[in-house]
Amino acid sequence: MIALNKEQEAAVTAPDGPALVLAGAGSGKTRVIIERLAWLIEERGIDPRRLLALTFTNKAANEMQQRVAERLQLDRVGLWVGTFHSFGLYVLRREIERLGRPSSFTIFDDADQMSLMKRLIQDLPAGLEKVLPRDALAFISALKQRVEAPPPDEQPKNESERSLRELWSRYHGALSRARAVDFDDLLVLPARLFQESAEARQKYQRRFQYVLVDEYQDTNRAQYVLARLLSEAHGNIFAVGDEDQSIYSWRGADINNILDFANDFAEAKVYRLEQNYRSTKAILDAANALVAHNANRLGKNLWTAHEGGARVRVFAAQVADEEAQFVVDDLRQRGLAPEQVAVLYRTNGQSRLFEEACRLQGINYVVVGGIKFYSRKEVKDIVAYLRLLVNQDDDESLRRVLNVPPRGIGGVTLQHLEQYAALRNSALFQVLRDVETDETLSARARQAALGFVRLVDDLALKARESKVAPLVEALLEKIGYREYVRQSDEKDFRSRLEVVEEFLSACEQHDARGGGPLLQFLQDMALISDVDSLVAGAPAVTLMTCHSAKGLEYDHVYLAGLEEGLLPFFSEFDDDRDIEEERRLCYVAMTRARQSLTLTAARARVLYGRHNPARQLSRFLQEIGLERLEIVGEKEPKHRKAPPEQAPAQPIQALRQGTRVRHASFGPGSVLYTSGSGDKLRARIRFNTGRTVTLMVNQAPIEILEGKQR
DNA sequence: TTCACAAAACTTTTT
DNA sequence: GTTTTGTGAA
Repeated sequence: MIALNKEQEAAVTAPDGPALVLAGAGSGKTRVIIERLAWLIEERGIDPRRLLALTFTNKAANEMQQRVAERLQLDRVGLWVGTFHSFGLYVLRREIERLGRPSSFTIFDDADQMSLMKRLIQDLPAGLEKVLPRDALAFISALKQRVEAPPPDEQPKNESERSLRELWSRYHGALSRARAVDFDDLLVLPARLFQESAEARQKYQRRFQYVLVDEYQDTNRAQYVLARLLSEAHGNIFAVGDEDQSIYSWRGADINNILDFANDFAEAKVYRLEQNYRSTKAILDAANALVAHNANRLGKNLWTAHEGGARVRVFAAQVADEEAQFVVDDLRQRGLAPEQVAVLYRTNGQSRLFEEACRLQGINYVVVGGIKFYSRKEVKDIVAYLRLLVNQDDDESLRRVLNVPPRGIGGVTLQHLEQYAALRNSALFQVLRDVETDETLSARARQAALGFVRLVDDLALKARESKVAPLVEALLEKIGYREYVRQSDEKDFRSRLEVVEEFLSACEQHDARGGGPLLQFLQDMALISDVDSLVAGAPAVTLMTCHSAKGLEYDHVYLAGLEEGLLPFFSEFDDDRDIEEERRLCYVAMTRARQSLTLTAARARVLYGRHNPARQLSRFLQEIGLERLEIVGEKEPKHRKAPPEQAPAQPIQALRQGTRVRHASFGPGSVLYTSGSGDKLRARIRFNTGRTVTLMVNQAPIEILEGKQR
């Protein structure tokens, strides 16, 4: 085992009080946390149960727990390692009644939130604008992650804000009636609890005398408040992170948490880990050169003792299929072991072409993420039944399964029931119970409803004494679920049945582990994600998004889709994409590579069913610097420059990124990017007024301002 | 009520 | 390109 370097050693043995470890990519960050925990236990004699380590993924948490145990040569260490969300759940399970909420509750995932929100928007009284469900949820989530609520006294600025405010209160009303919390609540409610109840706060402050936070650059306000309050009494907060790897601002992560740490926690010690143990110099130089273009960073000088290494390669394909083919051909030609190869891309949709290419060439592959196991229809159906068993106020789940498999309770009957529920302000299931006496419903519907109530009651009874797996088996049996799956999808039913069996085996594992009653099974399951189940070392190429790749490393990395619009990502719908975050994301992806890194792009690809010719190579290639890149393949990438011999037929087509233009009514502006060609050439232009508009170049009244290119 | 089909809408990253 | 929503017939 290699000894710790000086900086690592200093961080590991940092004295009590706040400490920030700025850990560059591949600088042994996880190792420092492990050693710190071991050091506290062994050298400082701290009871492991007084230590709390918070991570962002279950995978990171499990790995940490395991490595600490190995390091101390113990089976069980007894320290608390988990994600922020699982910690929040742990606290809420014990303390939620202090907030005046019922002790058993359901966790709504994003699909639940979405269907609830859609319905709330439909039910909005006339006169209130029908906003998009996605926007409404984003509004609510953004506020909650900052531990805020809409200011009560302020008048809404416009129509849609009136709707959003109304939806805020209806949404929370619905959650509370359903005895449910959402993901954000798992952070916000504990934060509020610690703010409001000194007793609760002190209890956890005493329990956890040392708080360690991994990936600190990705904390949002709520997570910051939690960490802050927990460490307030003793000041022992040990935060590890890298501002250059902050890639979750869209989820509320606030890079300022790490940028301001030293001011924020008085007398904080700051340690910098700048030696990279992962990548070759060639790879590191390229990544450093890229991220150096960011202004919003603390800055660091990442270096490596691995001199040399092959230059980073670039391949620009004519079309996206060719890009995928190149990658798979190339990794085969080089004779790379599949398990040491990762193909990274910006969007999940890009995986398809690589999957096809792998299948064609007979290369094993695993796709991480994408359509998640837990969001498969079959799993969601079964889970909805189970949730209904423990919480009959959960209308979302009831709605999902009321007529699955079809039992004769269709839309008309459901509407009828909903009216009653609204009238009595009670849960749907209660209405269903009283259906016997409801003369206005058809006999058939009444019979069906009665049967459903009986089914749920029977199973709920069984749920109390039975373990999870036999309960699920009984459920499947009673509702004839396997038969339903078999009949509903002729060509795909085998894989769907496999999903059902896989879910059953997950239940069995829970039981075997002594995982506790149904309620706990459901709550734990709500926090599991798919990267967690990624098995390292399987003989297969790994395909995943750049986001999923964070924290992982591979000998050989292919980073695909280095095109304007894809990496950096932007679309015609959003103007203000944070280019620095895109750059950080590209940096994260590049620094996953140990020995070789290959960047690829396509000059044409089909996006959302639309053919997309003449795509431009990513500006990031130029920022890395062409001298650090080796261009492979015969087609030489020309960066955002029209070939001189191909003089544009119409001068207007000389438009390209950065071109200054003047619009008859919008005034001066500059081109962000173009798409399409010929008559259909479109340009996204940001005008000096701040407005950003997409225009048909040949129709819009614009002129090029000569000699003013940026 | 259910099923089949056509039209329309929607496209990032995820605990 | 996929998924959701709407329509009409049985």
